[in-house]
Amino acid sequence: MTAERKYHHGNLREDFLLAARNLLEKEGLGGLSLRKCAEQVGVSHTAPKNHFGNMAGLLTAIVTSGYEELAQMMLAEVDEAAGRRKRREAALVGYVDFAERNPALYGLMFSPDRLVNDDPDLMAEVRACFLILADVSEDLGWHTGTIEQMNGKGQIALWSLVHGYAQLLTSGRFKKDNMQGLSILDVLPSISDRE
Amino acid sequence: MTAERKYHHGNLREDFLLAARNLLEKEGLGGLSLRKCAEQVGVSHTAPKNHFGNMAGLLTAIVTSGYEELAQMMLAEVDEAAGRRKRREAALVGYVDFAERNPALYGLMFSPDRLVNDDPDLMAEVRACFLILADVSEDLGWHTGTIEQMNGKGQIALWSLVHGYAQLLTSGRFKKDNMQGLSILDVLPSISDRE
DNA sequence: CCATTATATTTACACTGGAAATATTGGCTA
DNA sequence: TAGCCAATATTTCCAGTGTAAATATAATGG
Repeated sequence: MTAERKYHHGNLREDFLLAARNLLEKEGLGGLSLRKCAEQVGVSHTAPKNHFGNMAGLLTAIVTSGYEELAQMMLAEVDEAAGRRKRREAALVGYVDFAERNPALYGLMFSPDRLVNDDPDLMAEVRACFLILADVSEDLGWHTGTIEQMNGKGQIALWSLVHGYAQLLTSGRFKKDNMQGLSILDVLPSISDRE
Repeated sequence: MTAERKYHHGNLREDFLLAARNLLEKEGLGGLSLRKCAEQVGVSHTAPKNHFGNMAGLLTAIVTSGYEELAQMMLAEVDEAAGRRKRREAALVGYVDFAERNPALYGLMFSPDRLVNDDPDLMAEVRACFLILADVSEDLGWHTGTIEQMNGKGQIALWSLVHGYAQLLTSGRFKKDNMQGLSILDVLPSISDRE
């Protein structure tokens, strides 16, 4: 029941993206290559050129889908939480969850070296994530600024805190052994409830 | 007055590290290669094997020197500041300064994919940075925990905030145009002074 | 049905990190 | 001082990488 190999793959872009993401998470960014993905999908190693242009284009597409998924995971948690404040805090749990489930991808999402940073789709998805976080910061009562320009102090502070926490966790700078039972919500009030 | 090319370089490890760091910051992580560094230093491309083992070893050495320098920059700012709280806050300014001056290196410092994470020297330098931040968090009055295990809530929160701010800034997620006149110190109290 | 366009392949190339064998040197010991 | 040994560096070779150019195949729309 193996799919017959036709000259035209038919769904190469999506399949290639999927294979690339799997390989990225399994072998890390260094282990990801166009040729490996191509072989796995059953296609020549230059086939992805039509869909992604080059390696940076592929990585940008992966990352874009990452931001999309990150937004979904934040909103998913929100939908299941009751109460205004609880719901907002839940978004942060979704954020960290995403990073923990996709550590390599999450790192790549903040590696402008490898990406086409002015890609419109990418910029749109980044913005979508920021807007969700802006909502959260507002509901937390943190000082806010101009959302449009992404320069509100409270928003900047919140994204900084959550991103820093997520990356320090997934990059091994925080030892998981010492963090058991601790979540982003535990570290959040430790700032605001200062004495 | 060009240095004569002897069979034994004499100071290869340090010179190679320097060349690698320059290349890293100039062309990004993707543009860094053993061969380019070797040529620049005037040595065969396999010479670094004796000193670093492999690419991961080189990157680890670079990153280790990075953490060392990061600690220095935090302490340098501290020495020039008057007053206990001011001095502590100054460390944070030094932290962000380092990231802004070495964006590619700073990113690499949190990319475990590429590093030998159990390298003793690396672990020691990371720990040194954490201890400085732990001092700051204590002086800020944030809740602290066991420093030894790196699991204090206040310390985790502070490092998360500063790292997140630094990386979002240097990775282009915050637009510098919108951040003029804003510093880590402006975003810090926006959390603690919540209403 | 045909021509255009999108999609995929083949081939070739420059570049990469690493392994293995060899060469040179500096330093230690006898 | 003579000679050996370990450290350091070179040469050669290889598998693997991304990308460009020319070519082949198929799908689509007139």
